[in-house]
Amino acid sequence: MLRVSKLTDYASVILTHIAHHPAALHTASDLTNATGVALPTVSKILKLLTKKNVLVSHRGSKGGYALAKKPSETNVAEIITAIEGPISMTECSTVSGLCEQESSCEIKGNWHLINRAVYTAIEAVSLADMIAPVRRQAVSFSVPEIVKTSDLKVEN
Amino acid sequence: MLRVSKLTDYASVILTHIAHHPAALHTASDLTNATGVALPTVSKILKLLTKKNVLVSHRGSKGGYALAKKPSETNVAEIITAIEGPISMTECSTVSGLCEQESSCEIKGNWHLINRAVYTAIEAVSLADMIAPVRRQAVSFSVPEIVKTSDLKVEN
DNA sequence: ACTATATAGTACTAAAATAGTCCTATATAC
DNA sequence: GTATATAGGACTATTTTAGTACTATATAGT
Repeated sequence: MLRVSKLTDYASVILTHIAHHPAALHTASDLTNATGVALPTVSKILKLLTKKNVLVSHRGSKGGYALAKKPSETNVAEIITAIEGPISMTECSTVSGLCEQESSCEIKGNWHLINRAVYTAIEAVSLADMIAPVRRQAVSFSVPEIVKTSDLKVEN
Repeated sequence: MLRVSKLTDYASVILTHIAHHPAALHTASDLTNATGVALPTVSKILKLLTKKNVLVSHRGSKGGYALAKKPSETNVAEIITAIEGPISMTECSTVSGLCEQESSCEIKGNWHLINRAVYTAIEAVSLADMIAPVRRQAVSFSVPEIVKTSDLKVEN
């Protein structure tokens, strides 16, 4: 089921809330109240996002979290990477030596290109897009050549 | 880590092998020898792929498995779906009622569009592409409008 | 300086998903 | 009829993920 983890889903909910109130500093307990996600879990997510510069933190009394960048400058790939680590479709795409078949694995190179296609797709979606009303319209972008023009379908 | 499961990875190795020898019928034990993946696991994968019409099976003596379609007509999205079920980035994109925040979840719609973008990317990659040498070249295809032209980068 | 408040970091536990195995039934070739 | 091979389902073990707890550190306000 090619999917993101629950934590990443929660992260998107939390970030969406913060993006709607960009002027304020948000404490972990504020965000618990606003989103319904348990406090320790919110706390964990906020720490991960801060470490990867999606959020900035202010310690101490009157402290809290705020967006590090404008919503349009934070993309979904960053958010997923912050919570789940490097994005890749198969293990051997990120780390060598974990796969017994590695030396004879002829498809590794093409999996890597698929990864790039997927990454390109989610990198192009910003937090600002996430809080915008749903609309759609065709645009174009570049993907690796294994995605051939002849195979493509326009769905919109 | 936005990734496919190990079983899907094995499936790609198995299918690649079959695609290289399209004339023959391949038994589960032949494929174990060819790929190094354990027999019960190979067997499980072959059954899943057959059920979803990626492979066709012939029972009995001299039986085995073969591709149901030409390599160019089987895409990666089909393979992943056969092994892991419907592709979606968040739980609530496929099934309603599993998410407590569902009614107040304003981002559901946009996650759904991200799913489409990812699906479009992997649907465009065929099994024939997987066994081809790695090359690259820019092409274009259509994705939902949340992917804005201004955010796009050409990496090739 | 002291105290209340809030984040930082790390280690641990519990729950869920995934991977892998095994057994019985059924179909086919010779 | 028998050997060979897939079909289907149930089960177990492992790994990953989610969630919790605890201690340290920083800041605001008095």
